[in-house]
Amino acid sequence: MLADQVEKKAPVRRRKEARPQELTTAALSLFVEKGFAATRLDEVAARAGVSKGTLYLYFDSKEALFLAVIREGIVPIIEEGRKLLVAHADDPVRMLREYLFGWWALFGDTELGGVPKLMTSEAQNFPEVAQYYVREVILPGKALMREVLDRGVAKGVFRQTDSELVTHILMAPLLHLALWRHSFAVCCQVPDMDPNAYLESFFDLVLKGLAATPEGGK
Amino acid sequence: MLADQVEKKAPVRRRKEARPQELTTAALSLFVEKGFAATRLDEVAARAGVSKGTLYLYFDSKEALFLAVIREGIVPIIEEGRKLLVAHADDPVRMLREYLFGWWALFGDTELGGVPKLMTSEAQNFPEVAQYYVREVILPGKALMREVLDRGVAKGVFRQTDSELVTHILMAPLLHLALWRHSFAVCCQVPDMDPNAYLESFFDLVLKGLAATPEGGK
DNA sequence: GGTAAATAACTGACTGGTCAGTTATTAATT
DNA sequence: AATTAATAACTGACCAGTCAGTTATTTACC
Repeated sequence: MLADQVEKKAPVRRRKEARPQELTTAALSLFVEKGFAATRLDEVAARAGVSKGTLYLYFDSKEALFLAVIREGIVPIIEEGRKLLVAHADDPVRMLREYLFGWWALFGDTELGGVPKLMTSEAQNFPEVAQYYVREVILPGKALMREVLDRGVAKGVFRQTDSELVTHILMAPLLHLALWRHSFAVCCQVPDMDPNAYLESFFDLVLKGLAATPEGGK
Repeated sequence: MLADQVEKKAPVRRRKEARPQELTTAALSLFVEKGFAATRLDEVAARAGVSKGTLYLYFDSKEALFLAVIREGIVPIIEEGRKLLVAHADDPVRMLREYLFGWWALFGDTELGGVPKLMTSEAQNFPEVAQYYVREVILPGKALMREVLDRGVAKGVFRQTDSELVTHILMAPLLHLALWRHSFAVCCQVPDMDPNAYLESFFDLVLKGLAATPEGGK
């Protein structure tokens, strides 16, 4: 007769523990790709292999999912970055280099690299998520950069600058690289830019720009 | 006997010529503020003082309105910027300074300053608009920056660099300033950043970073 | 100059489709 | 059998785009 042992469709797996991360992972890539507003929750659920109803078992609303994407995805990275940096605490130039290239390797060159675009786009529409992001991601990231600068000044390697402004300025080319890759680079046939060469040029420029004047000393 | 000279309600003004610009102006500020997807055409029309039906007399679709916003708003600025720069063609340092501060005054510190955020957010959803933007705005803007750099190298004021990469890097802090102002600065109580001081710091950093080595000469 | 016909600008109610969020039901697990 | 996970059909609000009808302005004619 009909082969009963052949399953018509895959049995529904129940995995309460794994679901939230599966859903935030799916949501992250869709949010980054299409923007928050243009992403449908049906699609997020489908990509995670469940139905939309299931999504609502784990998240109260689309905005709650958004917040979870940021929280689960990024916040852990910050701590990881800090650990990498303190390994070179004695050498500010090396530290700066590690910051730039580590940021790219650990964050920019990842699925997470789309988050700056996402957050910039939606900050005004979702102030609470934006505030969380500023508090948990932007401010710690800037504080870390500031530490690099201060350490360099203390060692007489970098000249004195307004570190509040300079941290902002130094983050900009990193963010720009990530934004570019997730916007114009995708849809326009632009002469592609090698991230490594970009970062080398940037590092070179900044190093000379920050260098303590050789003759003047500290 | 009733006072005829008193108009009960404002008569509908019919101004075929002025409408498109009224509509693109209204659309620009709403797109920048809320994003393209979250902006309703009813609202755009209302802000321009007409009904939605009228909007469709002038633009075929929401996307066509988007394209018009970019075209009418930005493209004229580019030419204006170029004119300002050639006035200092003999002095590359001055030229660089004018580029940075002119960019801010003419573009960043304007309603148009929200366009980079808008375009970055929507580039993937509207590739045709993005391509237009790259062709008419980004590439000319970069070419202009490149001219500044090349002139500086020719005069022995700047050292030789990979100008393709460096133009990108130098645009980043400008764009970052504009993006910041239209995203996190609005919704999070962040310690506000003085654009002028930011640009001065940036100019100072770049100038030292690009300077031809004093002893080595050109 | 006054009136009527023609045209151009504008309106707002309507439609069809979309999608966040809900719920009644089914399936798996204990 | 009871409980929990998951589903799929459903609802209602929303909104881009349409169009039949209205109002202002111009043109034609007396």
